[in-house]
Amino acid sequence: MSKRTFDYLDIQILNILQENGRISNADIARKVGKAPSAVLERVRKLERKDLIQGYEAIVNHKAMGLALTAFTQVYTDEPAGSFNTGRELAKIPEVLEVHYTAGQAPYLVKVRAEDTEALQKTLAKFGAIASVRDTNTTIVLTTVKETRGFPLQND
Amino acid sequence: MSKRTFDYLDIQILNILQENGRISNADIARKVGKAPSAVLERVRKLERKDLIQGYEAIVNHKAMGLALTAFTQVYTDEPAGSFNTGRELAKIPEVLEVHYTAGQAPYLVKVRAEDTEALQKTLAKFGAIASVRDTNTTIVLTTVKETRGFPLQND
DNA sequence: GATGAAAGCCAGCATGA
DNA sequence: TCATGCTGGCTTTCATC
Repeated sequence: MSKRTFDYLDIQILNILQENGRISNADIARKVGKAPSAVLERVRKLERKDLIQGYEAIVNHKAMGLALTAFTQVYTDEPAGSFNTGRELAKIPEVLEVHYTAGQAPYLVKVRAEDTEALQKTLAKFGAIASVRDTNTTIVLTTVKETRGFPLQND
Repeated sequence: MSKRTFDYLDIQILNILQENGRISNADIARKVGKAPSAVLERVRKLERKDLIQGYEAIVNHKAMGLALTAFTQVYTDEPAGSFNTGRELAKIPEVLEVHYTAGQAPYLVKVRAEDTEALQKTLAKFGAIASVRDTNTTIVLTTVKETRGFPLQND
């Protein structure tokens, strides 16, 4: 199974949009050497097939007063295979990521807050979830790299 | 110190662009009830002040064959305060994030790979960095939430 | 800072290959 | 799946407030 549903042109377009999500369709067309209408059709198809899940501005969180990043391991009383705790954690806006892992702690959570005081309040929200047994937080001192993108290749 | 360099209108614009990075300037103007030219000036200024650091398409990495996410703790022989190891780690394309932390392991690294075999190759690259003493990897089974954005408020 | 007018440019669609 | 041509709407600049 699993026939490739995308070709080299798609990968080119994805890489361009991954680097600059606000580039005009006409500019993409110039870069890949195709007519704008053809490129637009590709982009729409990539969106429809959910290969492109959206576009977002990268906001400088430090400048916005969100200086603190932390990773919290969350231990639960939940039976394996249930993600209820994860869904509850995901509802908290300061929680950027929730991963269910194969490690010691079932959940690894990425949190962003104003300062340690705000972080404390967020961790209190974790504790308010009934199935949460314990948490273990690692504070980030410096972030060296933080991307979402990955230079895609044609295999 | 620290006079606010942005107002409520800026926060509105940032939230809109954080949610939909490809919305047209005219649509932002309609949403905030201002003239397009005024909004464009704001956006340009936010970009110049580096409050907006860029725009990116959110690519479905699973559909692109990058099914595996992992978090690796990296132990080093490096003196505290030096980020050379972090910079080396950041150069590896499969490494999405590098955080220097206050935890037991100096670095926490987020990795994305095709499969366990590809992950192994990436971890081998970590080992090739002279100052890396040891690594400890946690495999992600399911990602419940993965955002970058944060609903900004007017304090 | 914000506005409105004006020029050029782009998105989006229809059509044809 | 791509290219061409078209139209309405958009982006962007600038004089003005």
